[in-house]
Formats: sequence, C-alpha cells, structure tokens
Amino acid sequence: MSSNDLSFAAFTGSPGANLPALRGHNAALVLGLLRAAGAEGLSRPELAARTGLTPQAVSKITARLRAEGLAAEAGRRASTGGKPATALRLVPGARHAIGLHLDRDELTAVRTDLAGEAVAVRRAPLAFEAGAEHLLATAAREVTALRADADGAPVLGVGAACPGPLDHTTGVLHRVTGAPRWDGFPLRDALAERLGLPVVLDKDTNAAALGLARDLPRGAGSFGYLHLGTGLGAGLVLGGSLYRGPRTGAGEFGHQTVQWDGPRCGCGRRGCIEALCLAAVARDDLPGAARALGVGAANLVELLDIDRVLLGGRTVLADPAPFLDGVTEALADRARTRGTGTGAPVPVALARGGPRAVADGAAELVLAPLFGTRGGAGAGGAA
Amino acid sequence: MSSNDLSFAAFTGSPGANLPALRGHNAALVLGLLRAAGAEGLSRPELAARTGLTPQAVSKITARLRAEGLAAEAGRRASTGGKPATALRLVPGARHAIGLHLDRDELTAVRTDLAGEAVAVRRAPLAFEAGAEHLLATAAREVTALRADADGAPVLGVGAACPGPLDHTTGVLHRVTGAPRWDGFPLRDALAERLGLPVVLDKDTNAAALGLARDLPRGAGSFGYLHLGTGLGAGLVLGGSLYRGPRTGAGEFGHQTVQWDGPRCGCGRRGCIEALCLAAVARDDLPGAARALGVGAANLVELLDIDRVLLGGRTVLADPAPFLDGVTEALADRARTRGTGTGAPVPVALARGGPRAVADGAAELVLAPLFGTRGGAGAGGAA
DNA sequence: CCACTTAAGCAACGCTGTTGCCAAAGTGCA
DNA sequence: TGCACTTTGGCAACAGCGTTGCTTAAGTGG
Repeated sequence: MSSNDLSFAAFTGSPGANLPALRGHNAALVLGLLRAAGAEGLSRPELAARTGLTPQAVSKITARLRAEGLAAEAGRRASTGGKPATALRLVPGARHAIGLHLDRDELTAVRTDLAGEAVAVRRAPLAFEAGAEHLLATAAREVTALRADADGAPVLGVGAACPGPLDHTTGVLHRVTGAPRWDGFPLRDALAERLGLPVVLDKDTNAAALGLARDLPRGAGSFGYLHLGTGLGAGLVLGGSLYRGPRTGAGEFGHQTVQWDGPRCGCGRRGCIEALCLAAVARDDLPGAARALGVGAANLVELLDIDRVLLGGRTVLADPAPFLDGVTEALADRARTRGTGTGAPVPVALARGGPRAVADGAAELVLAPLFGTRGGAGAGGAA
Repeated sequence: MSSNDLSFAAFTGSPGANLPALRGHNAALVLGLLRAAGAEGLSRPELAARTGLTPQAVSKITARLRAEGLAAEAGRRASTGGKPATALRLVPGARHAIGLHLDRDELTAVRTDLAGEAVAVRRAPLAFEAGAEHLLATAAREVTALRADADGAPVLGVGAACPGPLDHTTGVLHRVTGAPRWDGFPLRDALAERLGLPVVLDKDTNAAALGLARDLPRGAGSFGYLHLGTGLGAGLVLGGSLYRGPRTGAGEFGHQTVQWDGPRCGCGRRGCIEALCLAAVARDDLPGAARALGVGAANLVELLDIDRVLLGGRTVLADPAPFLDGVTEALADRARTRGTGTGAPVPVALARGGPRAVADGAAELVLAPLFGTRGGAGAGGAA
C-alpha cells in the first residue's frame, strides 16, 4: 500500500533467504549500530569489526544508506597511527514515526525521529468504552495534527498500543476488560484505513518494553518491564528481542499465584499477585504492594535468568521510591539465598520515559523493523 | 578443531551475513524441513512453497545436499495433472551424533542418526561426586564403545547434559548441588580433549527440552518441560527455540514462590514450589505434589503464553497418572477462570523418550545446528 | 492423439559480499 | 625536513548466491 521504499523487512515472512533479504539484513544491522552509537557515530572500520563484514562491504552498505539520506558523515576520528577515520552517524530526521498510546481515559500521541526521540507530543482525553467511532475520530485528529508539523520527512507509520488482550499478528482486540463490545474488533485495520498509514498494534506493556529495549546491545540482554497501573502486567525482552508469545499473551504477570491459600482474586483464583498488590495499594500500604511485586519479580528473574527489572505504570510513577526499594530488597534477598551466577543481585530501575513510556514504545513498533530488531520471536504459525 | 566439513553454522557469531552464511541458512532450512517430513519426504515444489524460494533454487540446494549424501530421492508422488514430483528425504544414517546424560548416579549414552533416533544405547553406573577422572574415564569408555559399532558414518560430535547450574557458552560447571568440588571445572573442554570430538554442554532440562522441540513446526510453538527428579527444574522452548537465558540460568522453575508464607525451603526462602512438591512426594501424597506442580505450570503458561506442558523426570515416570491428572486439572481451572485466547486449556502430556529423554536431547545439541534450529536465543554477549 | 499441466534442469543474468590494488592522509623516528 | 610505516577508503575484477527465461521430460484428460 504505502510508498515505503525501504524494503528492510529482512527475513520476514517466509524463512528462505535470498539476496534482497541478505542486503536488507546487513543494511538494517548497520543502521541499528549507527542508531545505538548516537551522535558520535561509528567509523567504517568499527562497523566492520562489529558486524564481521569486510571494510569494503561496509563502505558499499554505508554508501547506499547515505544515498537514501539515512546516514551521513560526521567529522573525523583521531588518528590511531594512520589516516583518521570518518565517523558515520544516523540522520535522525530523515524519517518519522508516530506512536499512539490508547489508554482507558487518555490518548497520548508522539511523533518521533528515527532515533526514537519524541519531537512532538499531544494528549487528549479519551473514553475507550465509548466505542469505535469516538476512538477513531480522536486518533485521526491527533495524528493529523502531529503530521502537520512534520518538516517534510516521511512518516513511516503508526504504532498503536492499548491494554490487552489482543492479537498483535492480526491486529484484532479481544475482551478488553470493562469494554466487552470491543471483542473481535479489527482495530489495526480500522486505524490504518482512517489514518491512511500502515499501523502496528500491540499491548501497552509490550510497546513499552520494546521501547526500553533500545538501550540494550544488539541481540543480547534481557529484562522484565513491570507495569502497575489499573492492573498489573509485564513486558518481556529476552535475548534482546520482545517476547510476545504465540497469541500475544506473554507477560500476563498479574495473575500468577504467589500465595495459593491467599485471598480470592477477581479472576476467580486465589493469591494472584495483582490482587495482593492492588489491595495493598488501596489501603495505602505501598511497601506491602512492593513486597508482593518483589516476590513476582524474583520468580520472573529466577525462571528466565533476566538481567534487569524495570518498573513503570501510573501507580509506580506516582510514588516510585517504595516500589524501587521493595523490589530491590526482594531481589537482593533472592541473590543472598540462591546466588545463581555471580551472586550479584539483579538491578532494579525506573523505566525511562515516565508517563510517555508506552507512547514512545508504540512508535518503536514502527521503527524496530528498520533496524533489524526482532520484535517478537514466536509469532506462532498455523499448521 | 574437528573436521566438520558441514559449515552450516549459519549466522553464528558475528551478525553480518554474507553469501556462505546465506547458503548455509537455506541449506539448513531445507534439511530441517526434510527431517521433519520423515520417511515420506517432501517434493521440490513443496520445499519451494514452504521456504519461499524459487523451485530452481530448491533444485540447486537439494542437488548439493544429495552430493553430500545428506538427502536422497525417495520415489514419486502421485501426479496432480502433470509430471509427478520426485520426493526427497533425509538420509538418516549419513551422520551420527552422541548424547551423554551424566546424572548423579548413572550415565546414559546414546548414538543417534541424523533424524535424532537412537540407534545404540548404553548405560553405566556413575558417581558424579567421585571427581573428574572417574567421570571422564567412564564417559570415554562408553563413547568409544558406541563409536565402535558405527557403520562408518561420521560422528559429528558429543552432546553432554548434566544437572546445573553451568554455563552453556563456556562449558564450565558451577556449584553442582552436593558436589562443590566441581565448581569452575571446564567439563566441556575436558571431555572434548579426552574424546577427541567436539562437545556441547548443557543442563539436563535444557537438553531434554531441545530434544522434545523436534516435534514442533519450524520456528513456532512453545512449551515448558517440567522435570521432577531429585530436584525440580524446567526447560523452556519459546517460539520454536530453546531459551537458555544469558547465563544458562533460565528454567529455574523449582524455587518460584507459590506460597509466600509457606514452609521454609532448603534455599532459605519460603514457599518454593520444589519444597512443597518434594515434601508431598516424601509423604507419598502424589496428588498433592501434582497440585503444587500445577500451580507452577499455570503461572508459567500465564506468563509465557505457552502452548503445551510436558512432564518428565524420575519421580513423574515412576507413576505418571497422578501428575498428569493434577497438572491437567490446574490448567483446566486456569482456563475456566481466565479463558485467555480460545479458552481451551493448555494440553499436558508425558514427555516423549521416558528415561532416555535427556540423553536423546543431548544428542540433539549436536544435531540442531545442522538444521538451523536455533538452540538458544540470547547467548548474551559482552560489551 | 493432441492439448495442457506440472516437474526439473541448463544457461544467462543481476546482485551480493570479497579480494586485490592503489591513492589519500595521517603518525613517528632519524 | 624527510622518509618509512600505518590506517583509511574507493575502484575494479571476481566468485557465488538465488532468479529468470527457456527447454525437455513425463504425466493427465478430452
């Protein structure tokens, strides 16, 4: 449909690889390294060393990227005994992406550059339960406003994030809690038609985790993003890429049992971490809520050998300290008693982006394919 | 080191892809499809459809595979209105692999063909705590015996599986429970030198899970393999490939908290699922043990959106029915209360292979790279 | 018997990264 | 100041990948 001449969607779809796929893979790889390097950029020899490609291949690839306007030269490096190298950097403004966070009561829309930095932000009230027309109209209005300011740089597409459950691959909503009429609604296609742009849909927690994964080295590193808002969910980044599970159902962190003879949860079972956590929040016992969260975080770290735990969501952002302390303590306790690996406890931090983490991450749904960041091992096929 | 002329380790190491990597990728892909197709094989047009490659490319690739002796023609298909297609199949006997299960009190060694089917099995008593020389000597004796019977087909290497924790990437053991002297021992390299073959080392649960992953369609499908023996561990297959975590620490299923005010576990914390489960086994309350296992399985399914749960390990194999029933019931209960996705409960089954599951899987550690089966997203890099 | 369909290989081709070579542009020692 | 050395990076020729175009083989069906 849309005029996206960047055919970088390497190794997508069918598993067989041909020359265009090879080219796209390497181009995305180089572009991803340039993005991670930031304004200082990377020299051709450095790119060659990191990719394993020959310097000559890197020269050809970067020449193509420069011709497309995606990369540019950025000064010279100090000499190391020979001709000084030319640094190459990403041209962030060459393309833009739009991220939409469709929350229950508010829409947040951002326009970001290629680096993923937000260059424009808009907010609007939203009543998710009010139905499709209201949502589509609001989204269209905000996206149009964001596009009006763009300085000619093409907008690649729109990433949309909303509370789950939903199916990322088809872009269809399932039973959104508190809004049963949305069940089965093809939100992705509806948005794409209304906005006239390609749309990618995902859960809010997944989008946020994908955005946070920008800080990781390529293809490595893992973390769990725990999101405590009106509910409790998680986004999992394993081996450098977002793990969605076959039905976009991964990250249902809130209904794990941590006290099997505990109080009954809304879901019908007992001792769910979400019930324990939210009950503590309701009685203003934030350390208690953090303890419950910490038990779940420890289970997560233990099961998936995760490097890092990041916290976010409205409830956490309103008063981060007790949550950070409580979860840190739970993981330190785990490190003391078990001491797997180095014995150093897994670090806990507040997720970058604050209240904009989900919207920023939603834009990343569009950008990630350009940089070869696999946003989802396990799409789960038929047959 | 060893003369492995099959350079199919495509896209290994450095992320940059070149023509040999492309070729290796496609060759492994085709070989993997042929393996999955079994004795009936697959025709060239079918391979083309499944890979997305052109029929001509498939012809070239399969011609190379036939020249190497890895594939062969296998009769004709019925005509569909034109020239009948020729079926191609894997030649299972073209190469062999050896799998070693180094358990605390017993060694199981298998020699398998390319299809992963065991063609020879040996067992020997083993005292893991007796130290390196005893272990290496026993392993060398059994491997030599297995190789003696091989009918000239090259043995690609040895996969070795033992109780964790250990580091798959370096092949070094950590603190094996009950045998502290093993801490830091480079078992993989010691075995490789003694046996004169390439060796891959992994946790027993990971090996078993990798072996079981053979039954999945390529690149899709996920399951958790729960192994209840002297301890309780798990192997995770996500998106069709084994997930080890950055430090080979994933799958530490036993020390997840499911009753945070429960009885104290050997690890120092409270309410670990392993403690609850083994205590129930000790008092011959298998349904109780199964219930504890079921709670953990439900947490796992919920968190990772897993397709299937497989059970194994000595304790389960000794009397499978109560465990299958208990875990099935726990997952059915979860499906009733939550009903994520289709609402159908996640199926539970006994892991294929029985007492040989780990040894068979260990051989798969050697075979998997030939077929492009990614045995471990997230090897975790430095920097 | 002949038109049609499907399978599979040969030959030419475009394009990938690679290799060999050389000019450019620095450093560092005499 | 000058010369040897190192490093960068482009040009040109090349090997090898899957692709395209065409031909032959081998069936089905009216």
